[in-house]
Amino acid sequence: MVKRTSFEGDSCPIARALEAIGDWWSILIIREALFGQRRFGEFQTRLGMAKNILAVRLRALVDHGILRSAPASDGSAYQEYVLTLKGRGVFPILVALRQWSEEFDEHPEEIATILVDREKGRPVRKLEMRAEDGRLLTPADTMLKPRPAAKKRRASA
Amino acid sequence: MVKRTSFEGDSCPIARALEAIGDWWSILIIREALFGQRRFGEFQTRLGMAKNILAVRLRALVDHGILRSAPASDGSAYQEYVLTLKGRGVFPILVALRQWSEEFDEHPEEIATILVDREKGRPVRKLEMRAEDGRLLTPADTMLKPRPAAKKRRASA
DNA sequence: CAATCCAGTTTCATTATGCAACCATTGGAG
DNA sequence: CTCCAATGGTTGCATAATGAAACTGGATTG
Repeated sequence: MVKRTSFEGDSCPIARALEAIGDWWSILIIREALFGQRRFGEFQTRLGMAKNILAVRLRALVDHGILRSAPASDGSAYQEYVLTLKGRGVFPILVALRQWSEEFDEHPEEIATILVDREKGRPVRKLEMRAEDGRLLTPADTMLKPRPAAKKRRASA
Repeated sequence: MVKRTSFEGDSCPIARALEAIGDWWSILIIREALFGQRRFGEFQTRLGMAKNILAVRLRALVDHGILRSAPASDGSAYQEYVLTLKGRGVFPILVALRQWSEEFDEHPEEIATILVDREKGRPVRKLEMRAEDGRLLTPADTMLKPRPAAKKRRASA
């Protein structure tokens, strides 16, 4: 087959994430949803995307458990799309993308918004990666290990 | 035109990041590069992707300043592709994607690797978002603010 | 200097994307 | 209740992107 390659069975968690949200529009749809949009028309006008594509994407996101389609909320008999826990879990990915642009974009002056701490109104710090014991880690301080086979009924001793 | 829509002029930093690395393969190429791969053939066999599209992606990544093509390193007259600072800056995005899969994937047992602290061999903590003063922030603790106009020659007073 | 490897490019078939037109319900106005 | 607009899609068609495989041309090996 010549279908676009899928990473569904891939053992790499990054590839698996991309399988679900790695296309052009999904992340932006999730961004809008995190901003409170829930209706088909809201997504469509705010993102300026074709309605057929939006329909396909929304279905895929629902299938992946990222959105859930719920029956109305403002009384009307229409549907709406709300984020699941899994969908809200995308937030750190959005922050990482945002911070990457803020740090490396060639024209940062074109970036319209900054993410701030609501309480103080001050910019948030860069995402931090820490060890179990709280040590701040750089990429070089990390490595990949094969996942332990796990899933024993009881402790092995 | 009916070209795939571009987010190049978009003011959203997330859209701008997607413009550079938002396609199916780029992130995986960067993942391999972070793992030390540098040669065309290495990327091609490790990712199992078609050579023509690898060629296109590598060019795009170079154009975006994420990879740089450098002349050899092992003596041979071939080229190689090495990450720039901007490219290495993608690391947190990969961690965020990985952690999202680890937390929400339907079949986490299929994930082959875990990211550990090299020193202790223990899993790294979830990425943390903190305020300037160090307070740990949840998504609800944050908001977007318009970017201040910035770029004054001197302090405004 | 022939055989092979490396790093692509070309060709062609298939798929995805995007625009525009169309259609079925829903919601309101009268 | 009737008509009309808005909502939330679907369908058709043209164009662009993707992928497999064959091809190319310089490097390297023997």
